[in-house]
Amino acid sequence: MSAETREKVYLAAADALDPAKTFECGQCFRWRADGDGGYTGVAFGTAARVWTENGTVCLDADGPAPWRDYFDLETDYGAISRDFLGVSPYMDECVAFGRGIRLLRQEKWEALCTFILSQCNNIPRIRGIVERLCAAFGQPVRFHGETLYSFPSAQVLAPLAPEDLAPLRCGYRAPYVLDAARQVAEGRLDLDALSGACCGDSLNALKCVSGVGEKVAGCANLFGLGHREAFPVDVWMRRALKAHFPPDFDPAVFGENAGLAQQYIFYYARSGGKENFV
DNA sequence: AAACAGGCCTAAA
DNA sequence: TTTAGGCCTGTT
Repeated sequence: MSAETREKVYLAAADALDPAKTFECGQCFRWRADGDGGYTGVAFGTAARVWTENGTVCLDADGPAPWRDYFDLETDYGAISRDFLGVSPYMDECVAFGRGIRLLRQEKWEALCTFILSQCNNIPRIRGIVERLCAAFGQPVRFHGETLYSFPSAQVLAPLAPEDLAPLRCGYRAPYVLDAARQVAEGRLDLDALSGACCGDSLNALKCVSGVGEKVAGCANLFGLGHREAFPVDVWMRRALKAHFPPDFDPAVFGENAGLAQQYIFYYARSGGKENFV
């Protein structure tokens, strides 16, 4: 990519966007720390680096892409978070701990596909599988002297057979990914339309994909389709809810941005330590 | 060695 | 409607 199309942009004040928390809170799998306090990744087929300097977060991208939307910078997280306070002392801790997280508006197909691969897996292995998927079937993107890869489209994956995915070592999830790719490529699963539909309808449509249940559909809804009221519950969330919320607790009390509350709870449960669950 | 990992599927009560 | 067992692969 030529220097002419490269853009370095100011993203946000450092207290509004914490790259480390945002990229490592569990919502995405492709951004990696580069050792200099920055993160490098690919979205929209475009490579970028994000770092903090002098109290601001900057982005150096390989070309134009909707980065402000990607980082959800038009949303007032402070205002939303205030609505979560007072639910319980534990919830206050979650909000404080997660301050700086922004829910990325990831590409729809990537979100669906990566969370299919995430099931019953740990994060390092998920990241490995996703990187092998991109290296094998994505487009190469040169960036600062190294070769990165875009996320492969559903159209590229749809014609493949499970054996073609063997190098990924994703096990029994291979046919799940291919079913999803085919449904999307053939237009039977219209992710753009589902993004505009109501959360529940979208959830039910996603669950028609083999290997997509309540949790994976919830993650696709929240992280890819922009359904911010989605509240996916995995084992960590189940533990946190059981330990710190009433048995009949209804996440709907968190309102139309319940998904952010979910992320705060999840991130605190995972990073806050096992001592939360003794 | 055996259990477990950020689920889901199928079969069977 | 809920429950048990199995599933690829990798790590502890």
